[in-house]
Amino acid sequence: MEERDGIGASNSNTGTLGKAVAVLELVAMAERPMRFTDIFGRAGQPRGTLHRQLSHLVEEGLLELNADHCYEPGLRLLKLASRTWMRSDLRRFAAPHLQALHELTGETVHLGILKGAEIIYLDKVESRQAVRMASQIGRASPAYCTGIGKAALAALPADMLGPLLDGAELRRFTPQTITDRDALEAELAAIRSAGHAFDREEHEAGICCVAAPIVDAGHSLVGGISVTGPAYRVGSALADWAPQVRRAAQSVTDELAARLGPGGT
Amino acid sequence: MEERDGIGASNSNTGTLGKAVAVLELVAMAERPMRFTDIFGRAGQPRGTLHRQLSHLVEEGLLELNADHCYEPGLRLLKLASRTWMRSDLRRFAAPHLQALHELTGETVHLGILKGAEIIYLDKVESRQAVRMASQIGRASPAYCTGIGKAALAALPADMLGPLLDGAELRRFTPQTITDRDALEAELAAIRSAGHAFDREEHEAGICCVAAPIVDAGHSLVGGISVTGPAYRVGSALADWAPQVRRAAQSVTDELAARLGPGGT
DNA sequence: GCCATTTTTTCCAATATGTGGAACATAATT
DNA sequence: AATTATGTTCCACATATTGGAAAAAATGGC
Repeated sequence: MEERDGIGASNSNTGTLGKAVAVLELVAMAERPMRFTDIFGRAGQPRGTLHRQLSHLVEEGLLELNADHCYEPGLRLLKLASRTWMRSDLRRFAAPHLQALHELTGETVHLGILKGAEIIYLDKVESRQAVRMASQIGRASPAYCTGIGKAALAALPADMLGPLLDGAELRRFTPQTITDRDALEAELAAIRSAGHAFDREEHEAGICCVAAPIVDAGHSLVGGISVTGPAYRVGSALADWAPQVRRAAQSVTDELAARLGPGGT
Repeated sequence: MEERDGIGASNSNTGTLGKAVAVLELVAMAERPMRFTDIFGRAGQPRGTLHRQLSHLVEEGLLELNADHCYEPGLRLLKLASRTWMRSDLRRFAAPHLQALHELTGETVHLGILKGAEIIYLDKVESRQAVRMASQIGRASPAYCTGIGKAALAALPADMLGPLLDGAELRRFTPQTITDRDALEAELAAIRSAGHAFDREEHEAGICCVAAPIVDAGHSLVGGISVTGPAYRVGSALADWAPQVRRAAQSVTDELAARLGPGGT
């Protein structure tokens, strides 16, 4: 099969919808607003088709077309995501534990969830009430070079981990990034036996964290909790916090399990 | 034209996509996870069709189908929305002003934007680093009974305001909610001349706010900033803060205008 | 544990819907 | 004013969607 330019390579059979959301993602994930031709260049879709797709996305409020012919993500995405976030069981169960960890450490605490080979951040408790309040929520980072990501990968059964790593490119972000498959497997084994993972400036220079995995029944959902801070400040403390992070993650795991067992929906 | 049950009443000609996102919204906006039959009952779509739509949405990651056959909003929505939020010019320009207002008042500060007859909250600076950190972001509230909403409505030219109010039902939320069209028009006129709006427990009992409008060129984008707090605490202070709120909103308005004029993109 | 019932999923001919090349507008640039 | 770049519309054709009905799972009662 000949592969078209740009997007849509992975979409197998979601038909019209798949193409439309591929366009949506292309626009939403771009760094800057795109004009029609910019999108046309990357979408690998005929003019007429692309134009209609964009029109429909705009009419649905998923995109917006501003005065200078630039397509931008629409507000309806926010509205939809807001409900997703508020209703997440994982987030609700984890929230008090995140808060407790923050009060213990004084550092930033993250809750993330594994989606494919990426970690998507679901919640965050931050020290300074910074302006960029919820900036990380919904953000996606590669799993193999983040604390939560490695903890989650390590918690995955072998038959799910293998294919996932096969498909992932181990790109270098910093000098510390693990870019070798074997080294990563060794690291995951170490994490498995320790019960927690460290990120030693592997994703972002100067930023370290300690993380522990959260697992739902049948590994249908895997994620983790982390405590993050600047290397100079948390360097030695991370190891001390590990047990508490492990305990918090374990509590959430237990609560997720209990939800289906004794109680209701 | 006979109108079908449930969703899709307003979708005129977005074809397949429109129906799919209508289903998506139905599921995402529901209070609790829905099983197939629940959705079937409200979607007004034949079984086979609905099933394929849901399958596609799941395959695209916009919905997720958990172990007990319940459809839930998918993580991809968060990822998409995250970029929407981070890239918003309005949010970026407003952020420092929100922060300043929060430091001045010590109360919660909101940034919202008018979308149809609803206000969608774009940002928030909160006093206590509460657990419900970003809970309001992306949330939608009716315009006619919120401070930002009324400020935004008042800033709208008559030819846009009329149709908008015609389509909106003035539902009562509290004893103070304005449910009469004429009373609302009078209130908007008062807001127009004052330059700021008060919400005196009209949406939520015990909660008051003062708000001022933000307007982009040609009213293509209308929103506002508000300072919110419990009635017993902010009751008398709101009026004092009004000038500062007005000034902040005006600054953002100016910055939005300046963006297109002299400078860059 | 087995049968009756509900709920979910699959199938396929008919057809409405999306496709995409090319012609047509419109705005920007020389 | 002419030219180029950009955005929008059109329509014969093919494909994806439709929706009824029937099969397969799951659920619940006895």
